[in-house]
Amino acid sequence: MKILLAEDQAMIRTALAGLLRLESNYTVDEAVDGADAKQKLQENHYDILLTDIEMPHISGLELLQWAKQAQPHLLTVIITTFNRSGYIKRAVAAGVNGFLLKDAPIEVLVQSLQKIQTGQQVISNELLLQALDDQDPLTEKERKALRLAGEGMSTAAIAKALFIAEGTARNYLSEAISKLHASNRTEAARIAHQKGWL
Amino acid sequence: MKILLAEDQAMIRTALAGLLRLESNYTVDEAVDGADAKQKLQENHYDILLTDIEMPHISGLELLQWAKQAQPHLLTVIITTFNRSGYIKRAVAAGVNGFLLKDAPIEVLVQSLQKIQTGQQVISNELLLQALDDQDPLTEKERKALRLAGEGMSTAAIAKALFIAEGTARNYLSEAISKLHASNRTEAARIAHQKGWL
DNA sequence: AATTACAGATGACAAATGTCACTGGTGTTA
DNA sequence: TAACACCAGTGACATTTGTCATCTGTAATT
Repeated sequence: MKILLAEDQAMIRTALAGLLRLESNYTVDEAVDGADAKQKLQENHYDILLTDIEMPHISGLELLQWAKQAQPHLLTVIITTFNRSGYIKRAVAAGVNGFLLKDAPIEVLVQSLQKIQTGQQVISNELLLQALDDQDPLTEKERKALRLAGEGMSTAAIAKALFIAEGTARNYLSEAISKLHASNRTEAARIAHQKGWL
Repeated sequence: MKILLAEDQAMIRTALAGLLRLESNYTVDEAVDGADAKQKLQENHYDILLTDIEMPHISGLELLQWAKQAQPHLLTVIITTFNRSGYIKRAVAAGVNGFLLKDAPIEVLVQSLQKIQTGQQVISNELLLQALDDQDPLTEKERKALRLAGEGMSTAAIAKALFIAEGTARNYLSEAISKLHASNRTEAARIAHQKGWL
């Protein structure tokens, strides 16, 4: 059984890989980011892809989406620090087999990998609960405007980028602020990002 | 030789501890956050404290400051994801013996621990370089105002909290924005936080 | 003693931001 | 087919935010 572990922080990657090799009889290869993982997946055969979400070049979610359509039989598991309901929805939509938080001991990871190999889908309960009550209330336009605002762009710049009047851009942001119970555009962007909606 | 490892993310903590036990002959105890670490330090004798920075309850920096004055002979090492120059300055000021990034393989950690035990101070070169040219330009008042602004407080609320006029609060923020080459208070807060100045 | 430098503090003013009422379009429901 | 609930889009208006000139006190430099 061959696992590919994609994680950008070297200390965490080497520690996880080292311990996985000891506590199981998987062969574990390491990828330093999403792009590296993609390349290794194309060059070799793996049974399981174990990936972080926030990585440089290609994010874990993008990697997952690509991998699932390129190699449908590959089992995919996300391990992440971020329990953002938006992430889990996108991952499930892409057909992920497991979604675990780093906030669990390594034994849980090993157990979960075994369950996943029997065909079960293993998703952290905390995450499932969160995903339930947290519905993204933003429209597509509001989301786009908010994303740009979160990057520090001015109303004028946002309006230009989205081909709308300044008033419209301000209105989208106002709606987003209201829907997210924020008190300004930046707080709204922070909340939405934290939920994984941007 | 006894090590106390303080790290809040269970998977990373157990992985690091497990591998440290294997790759060295240290005895490794685990603490789930700063408060837990403080308690364990008071109850047992340790030779080395290995701690993350961003943890709930008590941050690694606070823990470090407390530990260094309570137990001067304790060797202290910070391992963190965040290469923020502000952090390293405070840690060095508190007399830290080592400051390493998680962005390095586990072997480096083990080697560094050995060097530290011989009395050397081991600090990641990248970090030292960064810390040189990045001077915190903010005054105490500006920092306070910016911190509150970063939490989403309005000018009026900030003025009230700091016992100054609204105009003054706005002025501090304006100064901070200018000094940090930001274009609004939130961007300024983000930059300052990212540097470890808040 | 005069000069300089700089943090603290303030209010006037200009610019950016947020809110609101309104129009038009589309799809759903009674 | 009304009535309704939306989302997209707009401009007028009020509020908030950012900038600037200015004054005060203190500490370092000449």
